[in-house]
Amino acid sequence: MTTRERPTLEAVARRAGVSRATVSRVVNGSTTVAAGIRDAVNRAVEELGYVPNQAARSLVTQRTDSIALILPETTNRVFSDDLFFPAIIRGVGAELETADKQLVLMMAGSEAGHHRVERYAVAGHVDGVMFASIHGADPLPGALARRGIPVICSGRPMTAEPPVPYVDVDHAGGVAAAVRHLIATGRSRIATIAGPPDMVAGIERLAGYRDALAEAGLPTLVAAGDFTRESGIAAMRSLLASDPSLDAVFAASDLMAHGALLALREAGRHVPSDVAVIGFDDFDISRYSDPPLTTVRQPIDEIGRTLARQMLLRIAGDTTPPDAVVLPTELIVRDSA
Amino acid sequence: MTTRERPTLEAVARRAGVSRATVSRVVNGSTTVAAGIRDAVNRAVEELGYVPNQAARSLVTQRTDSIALILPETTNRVFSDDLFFPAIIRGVGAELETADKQLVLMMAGSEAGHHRVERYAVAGHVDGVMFASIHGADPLPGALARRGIPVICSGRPMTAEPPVPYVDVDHAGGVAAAVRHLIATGRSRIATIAGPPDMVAGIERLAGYRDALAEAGLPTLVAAGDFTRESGIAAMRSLLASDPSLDAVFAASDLMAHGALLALREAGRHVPSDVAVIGFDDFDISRYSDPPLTTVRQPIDEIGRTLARQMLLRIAGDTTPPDAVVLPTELIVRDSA
DNA sequence: CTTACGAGATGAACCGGTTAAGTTCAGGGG
DNA sequence: CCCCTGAACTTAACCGGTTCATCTCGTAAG
Repeated sequence: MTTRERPTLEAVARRAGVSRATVSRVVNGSTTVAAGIRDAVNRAVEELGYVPNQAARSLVTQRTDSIALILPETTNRVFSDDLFFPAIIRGVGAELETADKQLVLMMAGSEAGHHRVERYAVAGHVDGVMFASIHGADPLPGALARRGIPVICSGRPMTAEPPVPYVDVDHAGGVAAAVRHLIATGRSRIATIAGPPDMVAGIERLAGYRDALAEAGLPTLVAAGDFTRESGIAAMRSLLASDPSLDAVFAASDLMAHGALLALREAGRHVPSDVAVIGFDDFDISRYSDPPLTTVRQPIDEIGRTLARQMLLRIAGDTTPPDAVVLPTELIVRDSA
Repeated sequence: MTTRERPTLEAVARRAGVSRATVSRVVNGSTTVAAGIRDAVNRAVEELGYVPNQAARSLVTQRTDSIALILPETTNRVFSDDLFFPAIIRGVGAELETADKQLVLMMAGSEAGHHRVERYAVAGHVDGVMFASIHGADPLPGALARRGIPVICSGRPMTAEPPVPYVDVDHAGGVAAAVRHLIATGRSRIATIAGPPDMVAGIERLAGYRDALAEAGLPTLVAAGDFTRESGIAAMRSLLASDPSLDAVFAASDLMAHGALLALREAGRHVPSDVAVIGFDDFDISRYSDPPLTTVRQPIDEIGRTLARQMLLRIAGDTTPPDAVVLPTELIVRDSA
């Protein structure tokens, strides 16, 4: 049963009565092979169940046809309740599948994890490395790029030393639309629950909020969160404590917005009549929360697809693709604001 | 910048003034190397930024130190809203990380996908293959096992031709606990929203429901679902239509249970006073739904960890590990029942 | 003083493919 | 009839490591 000895190119060649080189050319679909020989080789391949050894092939071609996606969080945090990473993976996976490339997933939360990823990539295990969201000024993308490894990030990297290409969404535009919607519907004491200050998504959404309110001459009120539901609950409580008269809140993630809904209900405030709430992401939860959440939709799938497409271009080495792709966001109005 | 030419063993050897063989032994931590030489080699490695080429190494060692996790769904369905796969990935990832193995994620939804996975594994790209949930009588695990590739499944495979080792949870026990809880709290018209009939999780949870009710001499009422929230909504509506007097429902997943909550509210039924609801999974959503959901907790993280541990044992080839590991489930009582 | 021994380093044979250069041979032009 | 050409195949040199059989040399035993 355990067919441990895989047939090698040599075995196929012997069986078909030709040389290794010829078999190789047949297997790789070369044109200059006589039909008779080609058929004989293919028959031998079939009969022996031959599959080329990937290590041997990579050794000479210098390609592995697989691409890494780095989740720069600790393993435990990545998939807690957040649907961002799953959606990115889905988009990336779909796109790579059509290109017949393999997706290698790596968690690089710890310091050791960073090292592992670097060694792995430099060891030539993958043809390129994609980063799904970056914390702070992570040196890893730049380090890999300097090593000559194709790299692309989801979210603009905060370090610009070697410029690393990236895919991002129009955070500011989305937030501005949300805040303008709140103002247009008569809200004037508009608070925000911000994301982590070490992530571009957190920074830019907060900046967008500040800009939009400054433009309208309205005061700001900020509470800190980390994109999780728990942090949304806590932040909403603290906002209510510091300004009981607030009439709207923009949360930088749907999970935090959902937390805000829970905290508001707990405080006896009605949404949207007392307080309007807007989130960011357009996760499924926003459709099914009570009330359904008005939110800024970002096309996470499309981020993943774009990430993969840009990477494939880079690996093909054909052109010099754009260094940045920014996807649009869209305000989805439901009942909460 | 693009340091395209990676240093090779040869280069390190030359620089340190020793032979390739010696460098290899130092790099792999051999004992029989004089301290002086070892230091010299290490210095050379450091200075050149040498990292062993993985393809070359795999070619001779026949190991790749990476392990595949197959998600046997189409890419689009895998990460829609379901937190099962993310949790599995998290568990597997954590365990493999400590063993310094790499996780290779593959989606094998299509027929072509199946083929890709098989070729990939047989090509020696990975040391073993783990399956995260199986649909129907998927022949792939058996096929790989027959090829001599270590294989393990999450969820008992429905095909038993070559027996494939697996990790699963005690579906029947969990469901029985849920149904008994309903009966003990005075419910007598207990319906169920079942999972897909081509998955063991769907089959066994339904069987558990039937057995528990038969034991109590109570009638059954079954609606079909596919684990998604949408299907839960539809199933709940149809249950209410066929028996308006039902007073409890067990849903085979938390998402379907959540859907049931929405449909019940829509129908003006109060939970739990009119109808009790119990789910299965203990996703985050069950804590935050309205009302919070009583549910059967399955330790998904632990499934992932166990999957990885069993795989590592098998790869190490030390012992012959058990062919099946069944993890316990636990009834978590909240407000919905 | 010779011999045996073993720790430590080396040379070379792989691993299983790819591909540049070389060989063979049939057919066409001069 | 000879030479040239190009199609089709083979030979052999890599790719970059690992590992086993050898070799070297200092030291302890006889």
